[in-house]
Amino acid sequence: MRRIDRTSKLPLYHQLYQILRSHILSGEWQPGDMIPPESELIARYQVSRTTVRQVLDLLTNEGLIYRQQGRGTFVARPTVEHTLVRIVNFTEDMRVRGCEPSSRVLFSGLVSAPQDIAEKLEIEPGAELARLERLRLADGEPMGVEESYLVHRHCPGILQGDYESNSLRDALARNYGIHWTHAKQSIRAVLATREMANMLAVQPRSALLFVERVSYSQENVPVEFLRIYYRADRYVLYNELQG
Amino acid sequence: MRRIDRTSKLPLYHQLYQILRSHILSGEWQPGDMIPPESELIARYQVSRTTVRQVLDLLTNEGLIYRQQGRGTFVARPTVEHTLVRIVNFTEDMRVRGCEPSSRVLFSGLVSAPQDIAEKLEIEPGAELARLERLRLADGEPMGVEESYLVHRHCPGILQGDYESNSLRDALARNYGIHWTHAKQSIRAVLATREMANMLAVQPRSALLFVERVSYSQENVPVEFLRIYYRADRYVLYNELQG
DNA sequence: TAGTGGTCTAGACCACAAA
DNA sequence: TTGTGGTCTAGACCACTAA
Repeated sequence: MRRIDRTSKLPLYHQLYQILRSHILSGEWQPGDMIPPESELIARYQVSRTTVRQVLDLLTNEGLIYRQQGRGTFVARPTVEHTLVRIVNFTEDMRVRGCEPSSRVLFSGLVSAPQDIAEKLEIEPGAELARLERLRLADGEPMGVEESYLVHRHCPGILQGDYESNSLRDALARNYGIHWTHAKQSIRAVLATREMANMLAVQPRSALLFVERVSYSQENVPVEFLRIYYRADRYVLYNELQG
Repeated sequence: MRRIDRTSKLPLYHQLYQILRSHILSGEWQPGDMIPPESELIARYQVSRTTVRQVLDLLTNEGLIYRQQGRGTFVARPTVEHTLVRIVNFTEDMRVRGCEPSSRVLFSGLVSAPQDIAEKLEIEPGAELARLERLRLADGEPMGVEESYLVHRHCPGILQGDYESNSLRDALARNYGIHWTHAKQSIRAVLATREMANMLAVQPRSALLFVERVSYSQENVPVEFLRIYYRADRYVLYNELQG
């Protein structure tokens, strides 16, 4: 069990946030499980109730837990709405949608950064990028095509891995200590080109949902640029708005 | 200046939230303005710092304010990212995008609820709906077509208004006390039908971004079902994701 | 140096759920 | 009745910004 380091410069609430969050994301605490009540978190980590509640507020806003007055605090079930709040794996996304995900690598190699991508990644044009293109399937049927561009100097040799069965995100975390802190994305409707239609097994000029995303690692460094073309007949985004 | 009612059953933080929020949404406090420091809010409303900060946290999460340590707390400029967080007027949305909005009413009348809409609005099929269809323009060019279905028994006579120049949302608030608390929406890519293409001045089978939304009023009552078809060549959604 | 927000504590009372 | 989360207080010290 990780503990809180009182000599650390990191705020207590931030440390506790990391601890509780990792219990949830690692699956140690399962969806529906009640997490320890505030009183126990106070005793276990020797912090005040205010600090505990600050952390629980953060996790609630993130959608990872929910509270019920009189009953307790519980690990939330992932939902499709999370796709527009947290950075979600294709694998996780499909599971939430009740589909069995799989992947086929279409391209894997080093390329030099074109102007537009260089700008988004805040690097010089021509810099070395690792490009990974994958067909994403759900229940064996094409769901989308995903092109990933990684700033190679941050993760040299990343393309050695097998990304049909493994997660790029896990590899970045394990081997390079790269963790996404946040990402910016855009969402558009586009028409399928002939090639795209072929890959996705739809008619040319079908409607596709097109997502572009720049993901940032620890120190606000853009590391990945992602383009995903989703079959519009299979993929819908959901979210909730505030009043 | 609105004050806090200590005899009210509403929590203090909730009352203060409404007060500060209305100062911002009404435009009384302009984007970039510094809002009163915590110390002054404490003195003015006679609440503790914890309560004040709870409110400022809410407004920060909502994206309405931002804080800078040592400097103060400021009203945030609306951004395009807000479209996927708060319920945003077409007018407000276009202004943020640097466009001049206008509207043309295409249809206005009472209809009986078809099965699918009745389900979303949690009413019986055949119930009376006010249907308002508007062409939305930006800088004089078509941007989208918006179909609004309101449960008529909650806002009888709503269609008397002039919704080329006025906001439906304002009319609902002013005349029926209906305020949106939250909404659920879905986002798809679709192809333009011939009629839709005509209205939007694009080619048939162009790509459109299609948003469906159910908006809920005070007591979690669904009141409006909305369908918006946006020209994909003009309309893009943006948002930020957490790590 | 003064004023701002950031973090943290200890303690109180209330509302709700379940036994 | 007990245990849970919801609301609220008063007060402390720190970190950052600007004058």
